[in-house]
Amino acid sequence: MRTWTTTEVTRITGVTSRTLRHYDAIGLLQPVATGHGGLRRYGRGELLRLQRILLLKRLGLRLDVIAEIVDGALPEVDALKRHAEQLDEERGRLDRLAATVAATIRQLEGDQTMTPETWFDGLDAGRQAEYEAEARRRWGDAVVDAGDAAVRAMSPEERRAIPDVFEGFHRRLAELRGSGETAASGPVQAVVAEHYAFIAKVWGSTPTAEAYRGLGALYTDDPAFTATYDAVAEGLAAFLREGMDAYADANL
Amino acid sequence: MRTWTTTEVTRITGVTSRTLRHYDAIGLLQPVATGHGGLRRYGRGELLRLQRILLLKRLGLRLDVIAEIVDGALPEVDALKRHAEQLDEERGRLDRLAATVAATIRQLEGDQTMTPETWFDGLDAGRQAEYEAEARRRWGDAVVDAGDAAVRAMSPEERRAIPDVFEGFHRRLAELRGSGETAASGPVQAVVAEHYAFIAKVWGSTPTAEAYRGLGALYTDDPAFTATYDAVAEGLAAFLREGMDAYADANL
DNA sequence: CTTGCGGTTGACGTAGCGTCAGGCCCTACC
DNA sequence: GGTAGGGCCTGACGCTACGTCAACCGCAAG
Repeated sequence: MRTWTTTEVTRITGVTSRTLRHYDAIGLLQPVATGHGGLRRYGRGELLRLQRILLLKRLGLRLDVIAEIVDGALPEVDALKRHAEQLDEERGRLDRLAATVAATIRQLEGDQTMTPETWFDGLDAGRQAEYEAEARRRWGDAVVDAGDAAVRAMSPEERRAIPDVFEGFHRRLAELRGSGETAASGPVQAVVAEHYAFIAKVWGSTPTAEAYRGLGALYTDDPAFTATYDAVAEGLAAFLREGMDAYADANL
Repeated sequence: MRTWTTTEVTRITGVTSRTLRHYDAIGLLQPVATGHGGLRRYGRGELLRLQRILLLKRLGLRLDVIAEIVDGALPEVDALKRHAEQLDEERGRLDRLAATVAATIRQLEGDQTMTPETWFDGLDAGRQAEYEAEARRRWGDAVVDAGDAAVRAMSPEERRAIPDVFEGFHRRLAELRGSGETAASGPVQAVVAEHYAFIAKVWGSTPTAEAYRGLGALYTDDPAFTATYDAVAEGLAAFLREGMDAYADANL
């Protein structure tokens, strides 16, 4: 029976000799014999096995899975079906990723009317895009779209001032907390009332008690927000949430 | 200024301490100071930098690119646009892959009417699915669809016999070649004539000289085919092609 | 005898950490 | 004063599928 050397196999199949030696090392494809000086020689069966291996590799399967298949330990159809599922998952992931990246680019390019960036003020642009989906889950499309429209209706100057307004809230709340005020105290509740009014403005509608509480919960529950607030002042997220809860209890 | 320990940062941001040490090691995020016993301490600026890093990481950027961005060496928008392109490429790749895998599964499950598997007899099922696109490029949709219809119109027994017919051609050609016949010699041309007729049958139409020559060229030019034929007999692909060219010259 | 080709066996590098193993420092408890 | 425990540290290996040297060997041609 005719055999082929490494170089011949590389010319025939297009794989490198390094790959052949790798497959030998991991036991995926062993030469039919190794002669004088360790030279590998492959037979017809090995060529055919290599064909199958390369086919499955081009389908994106991992080498250990391929080994199971060509050794007959795993039915090919089953493996491919599982692989197809994984591919679908990966496609979905990439789709979502691409959408988020596109939204981030739009925001960075200053198209401020595209998404209601004020919803998650305190987070940088890209993060806001990411959280728009979260917002739609939490409060529904109608609320988010209304907020979008409301911000869009503002003048450019008003829009640009939004982050500063939030920053003002945060600063004042941090000061009050530093001077010993509780979240339910009068001065703090006054700031929270302003906060509520401003949220209503950028949302385009007055949040229900539940929605407002949900926003507060987001501040403390999501590490991204907590971190942002904690960078301003330690424990500010929890403090603000407490104030929002108290405000909702008393006024909504 | 307040600083945070490793554990605090992990609680705030959700990253593991191992990740923080890794970022330190590669210079992506260094602690503001390392005190008694090498303990890392992070300041407000580091927290904010980490926020940006994590955001960009969730967008799928690589750490070295992220480093360039947060260090100001690379404009964020530019990097994201390039990243978006890469994502698109990757999505296209995955889409094609998923389609090929799906086609392979269909063939393995015995739905032989789905694709004209005889077009690339000698290649295994998955490979045929892969080459259908190549066939449509080479010969056009009409030809491929006609072949599909022709095979579909055969009886199941006829269909199952197709690979054996090709195998017979290959065996006889290898024998003739082994006994010294040239590709243009009478006995070889007789087999090629049968080959042509059989191709015409599975194609559903008589191939033009150009199409038949193209098929022969595919046998020798594509390493996948060459390998398959060479596994039957060395140089068989070139021999068959030569015979097909001679046949086209003389008869088409 | 030298050169060159074709092949060999290590061994490191890749991305981004997870996961031990082993050790140090500080605090609380007995 | 000894010890247990918690929190943190520094290596170092593992994962995927090879690419890419480096060093070496056998055989044939010049």
